[in-house]
Amino acid sequence: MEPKISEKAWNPELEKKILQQWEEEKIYDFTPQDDNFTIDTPPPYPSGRPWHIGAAAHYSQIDMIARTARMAGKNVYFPIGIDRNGLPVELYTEKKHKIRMRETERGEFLNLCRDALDDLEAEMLLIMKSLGISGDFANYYRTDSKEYRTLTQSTFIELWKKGEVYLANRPNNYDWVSGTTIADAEITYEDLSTKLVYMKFKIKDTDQEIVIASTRPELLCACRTIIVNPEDERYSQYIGKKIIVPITNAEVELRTHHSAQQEFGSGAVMVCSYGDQNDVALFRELELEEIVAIGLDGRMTEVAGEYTGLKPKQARTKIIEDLETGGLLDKVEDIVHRTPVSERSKTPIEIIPMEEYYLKQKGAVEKIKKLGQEITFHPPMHKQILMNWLESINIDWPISRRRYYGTEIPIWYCKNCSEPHVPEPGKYYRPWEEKCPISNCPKCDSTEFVGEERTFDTWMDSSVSPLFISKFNRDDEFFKKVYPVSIRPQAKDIVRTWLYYTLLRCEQLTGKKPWSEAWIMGYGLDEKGMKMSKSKGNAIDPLPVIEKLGADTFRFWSASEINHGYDFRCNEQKIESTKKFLSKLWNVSRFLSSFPVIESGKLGATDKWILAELDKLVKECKKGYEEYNFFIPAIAIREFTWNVFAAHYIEMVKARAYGIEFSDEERDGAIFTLHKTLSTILKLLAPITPFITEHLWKELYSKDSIHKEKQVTPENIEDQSNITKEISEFNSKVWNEKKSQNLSLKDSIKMEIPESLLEFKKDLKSMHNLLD
RNA sequence: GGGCUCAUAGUCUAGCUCGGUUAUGACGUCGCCCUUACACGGCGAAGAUCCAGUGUUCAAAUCACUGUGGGCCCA
Repeated sequence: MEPKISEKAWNPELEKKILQQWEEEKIYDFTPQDDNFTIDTPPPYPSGRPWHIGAAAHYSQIDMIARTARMAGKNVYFPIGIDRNGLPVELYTEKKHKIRMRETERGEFLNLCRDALDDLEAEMLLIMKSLGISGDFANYYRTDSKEYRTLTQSTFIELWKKGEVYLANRPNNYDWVSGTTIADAEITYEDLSTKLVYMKFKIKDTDQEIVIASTRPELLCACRTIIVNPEDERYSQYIGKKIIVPITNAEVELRTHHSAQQEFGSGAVMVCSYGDQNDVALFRELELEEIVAIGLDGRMTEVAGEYTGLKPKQARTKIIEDLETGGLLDKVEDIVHRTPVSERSKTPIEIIPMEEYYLKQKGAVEKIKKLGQEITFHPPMHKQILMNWLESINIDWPISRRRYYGTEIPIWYCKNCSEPHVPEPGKYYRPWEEKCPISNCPKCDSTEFVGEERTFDTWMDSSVSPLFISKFNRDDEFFKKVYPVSIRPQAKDIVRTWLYYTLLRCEQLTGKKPWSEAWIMGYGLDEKGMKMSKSKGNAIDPLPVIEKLGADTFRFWSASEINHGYDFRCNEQKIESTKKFLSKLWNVSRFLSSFPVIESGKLGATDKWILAELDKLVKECKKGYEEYNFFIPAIAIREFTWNVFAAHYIEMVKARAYGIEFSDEERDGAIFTLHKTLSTILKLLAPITPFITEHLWKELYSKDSIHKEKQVTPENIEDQSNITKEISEFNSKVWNEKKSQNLSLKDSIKMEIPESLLEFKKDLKSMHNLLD
């Protein structure tokens, strides 16, 4: 009998044809019904090649969620978005065109960014499609579109009107060379040599003194407290005492804090506003009032007394001299210090307070905790990340950024009285280039306005994704059907940002939770277990891998290697070896394609046994799919298909299926069971490897797509796994015996069949050519 | 400094919730074999003091405590 499938292996080239078919047949189209399964898909940021292999794995798995839900009979809405706001594209554009953002006309710069994004986006969509993502590509959205930015601005305006937004000063990173604030993401650390200055501080009303070491003596005038480690016995007698700061003669209190390291310097630390990020944290935690020692011009302010107007470095030199003259200097050491520097100018950053907009969040913490409790996390352990974060929130959310490529903050200020004016929601505003929508200031009647130039933190945009996809404020009927959406899949490292901010914003705007389930994935690590990143240079580009091996191989690797929720290592060789399983599946199918598909047959003991094992597999897969943990079905299916079905069952019934020395009825029992088992395997595997299962399904079982099928449900057949063990032990015994006698596998041999396997005697005899 | 998390053969991984098996499977390695689905295959072999220590127990990879090392997040 010639097999219907003739090729000896799965050819990944077929994936392209299948993709085309799916597109033509529109099998993943969505029409809203009363009950929908909506995925709050993370919009990827098109950051250019190489794309992150961990991200490719992540999106493959999100697609498995969609396919699992579809096969469970749900009406799946799987929107696709592209995140296009923020810093990366600005840096990319500056590099690409060798320009500086602030030295380029804003409109022109934005156009360059947009063009860059368009190119990167096209490539990204192509990769996503070729991965087999069954999303709604025809209606993909962009976070920098007019509609999206209108939503971001409208939600801001609503919150502004509710009094949830305010202006405040907070410390910011400042780069003197490029003259701008910079984001934490733009800071790198370099080991720079500097002087560690040991200064003498007097204890008030005594003649005792303590020595304090600092690399920033010029900030003495901004010193607010001295800290020592609570376990440091050298200072225990001084706790709570007043200390006189040298030069300024200000009085500060000595207190304990665990962040003071006994081994560094003298063990006592002066806390100034702001030497480094640690100072910022301490000021916040100890609720100290800041002293601004360095101004926006990069020079010492008037609080520095005689050092006013000097640059910090000059002030440092002079102050060391003065300390020495005054006998207040103990010693100076040359040290190497890990210093935060601007990624681009390579100069040390300063931390200075600047005025920014804040969104209130401290008061919402309890409500968000409650919402968090109502949401099911997959895996449950990652709920803790959110809860820990909520515990540690102690400031409101700074939402303004001094950047260009983002959603503009919709505010105009009266030129005369500075009163801010926020326009009506529902439109997209660009205050930096547009006229104020009102003609007269309601407060002072002036007719001149200045537009706000700042943009929002990009999380202001991303945090309303569930509202955008459910057409909040755009289509009430649609919104009612779709919101709250069903599931938020996302990576572990942005629970504190994306997940939390979404909860906060959606609660503030709708009073409801945005989704009922959150699905959290770990990150992709390199072969040595380090997080992959472009800057480390250890990122693997998924595209060549997918092109070479096919999306299904990649997807099966992702499912079988990534235990859900845990970090995973990426190894090209491992991905490649996954292909073997698809080959196995292909060849099993090829073998079965020589037999007709029949509806029934007389089942023998062997057939009943494999169907019991198959039912066990269905149960196991169901368990995994219900948790959206694809590791469970992937491992179970591979194990069953390869080591039970192919290795033992097929070998046992081969002769029977060919009808050699068996009745037609017995033969049909085998053929029926073979097909029933394979078709079940294909359906179970369809969410994980949609291409090969689609191809084999159509070759063997149906003209219609496997992705329109309902998932198989367990029949609760009694477990027979003890028999599996005995069969495989017996088969091994025969194979070993033949080997030791130097016999070929087809040679006959005399072996005793154990009593427990007598039911299988006829099949075993024909399999091994056993003599009576 | 705080938090989360992990630790099982050269590599990856199951088992740990609820203690008792010869510690699972895969990749890789080695040996034999073209047996009419598959050499991208089959069969077999070697390879692990289950991170360390202490405790509980008749019995610990599994439970408890302490420590060490890695990773990530936050500061």
